Amino acid sequence: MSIKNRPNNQKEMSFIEKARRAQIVECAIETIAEVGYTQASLGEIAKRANISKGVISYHFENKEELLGQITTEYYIAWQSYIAPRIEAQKSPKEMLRVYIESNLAFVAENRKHVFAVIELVSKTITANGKLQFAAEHDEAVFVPIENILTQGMQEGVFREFTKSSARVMALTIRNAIDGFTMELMRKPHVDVQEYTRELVTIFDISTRKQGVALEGR
Amino acid sequence: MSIKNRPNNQKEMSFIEKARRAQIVECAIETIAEVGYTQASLGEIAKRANISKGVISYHFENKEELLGQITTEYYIAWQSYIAPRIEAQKSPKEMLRVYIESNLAFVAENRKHVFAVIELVSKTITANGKLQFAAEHDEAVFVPIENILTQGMQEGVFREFTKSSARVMALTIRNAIDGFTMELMRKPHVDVQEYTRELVTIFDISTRKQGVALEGR
Amino acid sequence: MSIKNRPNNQKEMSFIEKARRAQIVECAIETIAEVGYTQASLGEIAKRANISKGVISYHFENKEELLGQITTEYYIAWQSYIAPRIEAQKSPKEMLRVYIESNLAFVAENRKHVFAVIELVSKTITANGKLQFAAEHDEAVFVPIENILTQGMQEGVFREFTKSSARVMALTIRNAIDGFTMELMRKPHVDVQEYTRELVTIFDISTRKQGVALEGR
Amino acid sequence: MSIKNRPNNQKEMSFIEKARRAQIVECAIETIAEVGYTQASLGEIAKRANISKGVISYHFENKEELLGQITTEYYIAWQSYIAPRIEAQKSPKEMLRVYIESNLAFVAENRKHVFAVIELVSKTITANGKLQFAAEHDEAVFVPIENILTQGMQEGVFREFTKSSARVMALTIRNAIDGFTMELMRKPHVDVQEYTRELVTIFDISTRKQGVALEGR
DNA sequence: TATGAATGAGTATTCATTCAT
DNA sequence: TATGAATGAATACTCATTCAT
Repeated sequence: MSIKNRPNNQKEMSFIEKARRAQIVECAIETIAEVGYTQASLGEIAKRANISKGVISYHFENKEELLGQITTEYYIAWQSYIAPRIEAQKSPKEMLRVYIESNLAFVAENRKHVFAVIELVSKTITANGKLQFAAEHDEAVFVPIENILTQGMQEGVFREFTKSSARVMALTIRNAIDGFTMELMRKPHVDVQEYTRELVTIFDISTRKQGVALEGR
Repeated sequence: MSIKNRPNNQKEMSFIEKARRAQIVECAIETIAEVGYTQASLGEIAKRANISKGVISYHFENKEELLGQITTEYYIAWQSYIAPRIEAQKSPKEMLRVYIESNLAFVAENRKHVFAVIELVSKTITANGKLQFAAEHDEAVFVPIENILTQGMQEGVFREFTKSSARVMALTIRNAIDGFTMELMRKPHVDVQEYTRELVTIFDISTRKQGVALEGR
Repeated sequence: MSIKNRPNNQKEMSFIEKARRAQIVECAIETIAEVGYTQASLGEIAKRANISKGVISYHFENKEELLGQITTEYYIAWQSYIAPRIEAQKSPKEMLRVYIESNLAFVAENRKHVFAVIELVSKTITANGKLQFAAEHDEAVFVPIENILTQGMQEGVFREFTKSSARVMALTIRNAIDGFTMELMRKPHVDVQEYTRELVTIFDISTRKQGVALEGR
Repeated sequence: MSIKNRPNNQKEMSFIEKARRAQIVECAIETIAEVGYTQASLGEIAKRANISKGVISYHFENKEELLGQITTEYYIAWQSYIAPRIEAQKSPKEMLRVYIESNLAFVAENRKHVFAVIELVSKTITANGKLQFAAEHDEAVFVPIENILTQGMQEGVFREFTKSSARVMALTIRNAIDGFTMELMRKPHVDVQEYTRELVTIFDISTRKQGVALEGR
């Protein structure tokens, strides 16, 4: 029976099968990261993996499933990396710092994967001809920041945010992080530590309650 | 003789020729904005322009030239819009505010064009198989902000920035602006005025010299 | 503008366009007749037409449209051939004779086309995985015979038919005609005239009102 | 050693081996009957049989052998069913009646198998690119009817048939039977008994010696 | 200038077949 | 015996580009 038709493919998937899929996904990531989404044909991916095109079709229902796997794995890895680090913090201020720090660290440690996902997401936007953002994932990404902002505001350490100004702040933080990825692509040797420090500073300052902030100095 | 083979096509280009190219470029922008880069084939563009595919090939060396034109025109329009508004300001603080305000206004007024360029840039990144950002343009974009930051620092109204921390700040501002475009795509009815106000606040606070800032309040 | 997207392609189709389509359809018919439906790939058809595969895609939306054209043209040609010949007859007996005669003549004169359609219809049966006969066409084919039978019965020259026995007779006549096509494929030099005479005899006898029939002898 | 390479595989075939092949053939029949020849890939057949694709390749030289088995088994089953029933009759008239009756009964009782064979035959016609009917089988099919007709003619109960008019009659009877199968596919609930009665009537009338026939009434 | 027509390389996908385990 | 894995040829279709008119 073909893998594709298995009812419960998650559980029935053999070790070898998982490994093969993982290898192909890995190769797809590298291919996209190196030649871009548009050039990343199944043929190109297969060539780089030193396998025949058919192998990919054997292990994945279609191209969409393969690419979907990249995104899914990314979000899982990202969440597993970020969440515990934030939860280990006590104050919102620290949480925000760690959010930024761990995101940049994650990006720096998974450059290719992150870049591949950025490519994928940017193409998915208009996949079927109509603007259709990967809304679930996308919006899920903002939740942790918005939570941190809300909490910090309630505890009185952050300045006041309305619902929509909180969203702008959340978006701006996310954009800063995603933008860092692009900068990393342009300049692979950028000083990650310093970039991190600067971002932390920027958003520490701009979220801080003004009076309190001064006292802290 | 085809236009393509003319030695000096820039200068010899007739009025009609220019108009035709402009029309095609306009159509290409709309097509990309509506159906996305991947679906924006020459055939699709031609269909929307009610012309034959051959016409595009006649007026443009190849697809790359057509798409390049979109980007080029965009930067020119952007610069013509932004530059005078900034230059009309006296203080760096005002310049930064106006930079953000005029950028968001420009984006809001030229949604399709801006979105098309974003689509293009994201695809151009790996056009030839190697990462190749539209470096000239891209870097040029940061110059005005970096100039503002430097000036503000020298005048003592902004906090201290090293060369690299100034770049991080410049990037973060740009990313916030580009991110606004994406938000505008996701939620076309977002309150532009409010978003603008929030961004101005965020970057006003985070660039401000701490002591001075308080006095200003 | 591509032909495919024209709203009213029937009318706007140029002479050259029509000719090209006709040529391709002709070639497709020959290909199917010679190598069978399964082997009749677009590539094979193109090869026999001495054109590139792309030409077919240019003139036809997809393979389905091309093959559909074969069937459609066939039914039109068939009807144009059969109908006037039947209508020229006065008695149902003559109409039945002419129906058989003209069908066999039509088949003999359009062997390839008829065989191609038989191939196509037999494949269409299970096109989407479920039994789905080309019902409209198929059922339409029985109508003229059923009409003749009914008329002959009402005039008292044919024996009595219930609704379902009339259908069986109609089907049997059609099957005899389609079976002749197969025989023609197996034995291209079969004596058409004789075959026709025999079929006419068989169905003349088997529809005839028994008493009346004898008088006629 | 693979079965395929065994010199005398017919005789050496074990019981288990036979059973396995039978099971696969059975499954192939159902698959073809349900999804049609074109969709009946080895993968599909294997899936329905709950075995791996490789098993089929292990037990059958290639797809052709598997499909050939379907046809062969069909003819054997058909012959075993029809022959004794005809032989049990005394008069040609009865033999003809029983031939039609038993054929329709056989079809009705083995719908899937019969339909699968029809699908196969229609595709096999042009299997290698050239028209190649399953001639042996096919021609063998006409023999019993031709024998009946000859006998009936010699006994003076059937009208006169030349060699070729006998063939037309034989073909027409076969076509009527095969056509019934198609009707059964289109309308599974068709009244088999009634259809049978009608066909018997039609061919009783059309073979009958005219004078004799009347007397019989 | 503009067009319709044609091209051919490239895309994802399917599938019969092979083979090591 | 049976299997999962792999292969590579074949298929329909897309599209940037060329070219004669």
